[in-house]
Amino acid sequence: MARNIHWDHDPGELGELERGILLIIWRKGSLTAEQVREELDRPLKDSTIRTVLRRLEEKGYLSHTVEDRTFVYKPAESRQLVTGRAVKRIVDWFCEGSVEALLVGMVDSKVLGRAELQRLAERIAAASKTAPAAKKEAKS
Amino acid sequence: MARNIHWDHDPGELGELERGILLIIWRKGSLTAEQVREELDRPLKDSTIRTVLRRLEEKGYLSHTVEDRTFVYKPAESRQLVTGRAVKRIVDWFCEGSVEALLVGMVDSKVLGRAELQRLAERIAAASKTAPAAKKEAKS
DNA sequence: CCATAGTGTTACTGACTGTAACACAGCAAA
DNA sequence: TTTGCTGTGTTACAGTCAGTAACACTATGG
Repeated sequence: MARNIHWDHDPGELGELERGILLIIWRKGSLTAEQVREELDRPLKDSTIRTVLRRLEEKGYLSHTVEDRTFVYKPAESRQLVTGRAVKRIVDWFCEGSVEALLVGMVDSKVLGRAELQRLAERIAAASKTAPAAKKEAKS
Repeated sequence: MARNIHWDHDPGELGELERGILLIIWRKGSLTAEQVREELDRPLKDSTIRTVLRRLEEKGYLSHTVEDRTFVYKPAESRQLVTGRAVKRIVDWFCEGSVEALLVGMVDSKVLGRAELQRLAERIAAASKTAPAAKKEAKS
């Protein structure tokens, strides 16, 4: 039964190649399968690329438009959003919802250095006043 | 070839059940297979639990000691550490290393609420001055 | 010596990913 | 019109992993 008992949109479970291609698309904005192919270092068959692109679209990460008979893929969701959700999943999983615990973990495991925390604090502070008025969240 | 071309310790790839059991262990401190079994809501065979426990140990999340002929499992790594690494992986993957991008993402995707940001800012600030040059230790 | 509790080993299934072949369709050139 | 290139749709296969568990083996207490 693998991991997905019956989810419909579980973010964060991407394979190596899928991730790579997704990153390329995010970086370049929008590309055709061929362009992605060129962008890759590894020599992969055209159909391989297209399969992955299709799967990424199925998973909701990409969307495509037909430009002159050719599929042009572009991100369906921003990198930030996806990343955020991925982290959220982690938080839900391991911290059982506590973002604080997450931060502690990040410090413990050296993901965040002191300096970065500092800058972070500033940014966060800035963000807090830039757009006040929160509606939910408030656990501890 | 699946996702792991040839990693040896890729954190963060746990299944649903594995995660659940790991959380239980983290919560309770240390348990035997039987105790884990009781802790679970689902009716799983004893061997199932043990298999998962063994796999978790193989993956480095747990360690066990033999207490009176019975295996007693306990965390090999703190929840925080594991969480941190998991996040790091996300950061590396999607943000290509930029923690800032991560934070932006977290805000964008509402992982972090305004209020939490606020408190977070304080805590971070506190942490930064509480332990300015430490290399480890500095939680809450 | 036997039952009980716990371990070690082995296995099957389904899902997911990497990777690709092959067949089909439209458009441009010959 | 026929040919061929280019791009799409479909299908598939192998490897890995997680979920789930049966079964065989071994001490230990009685």
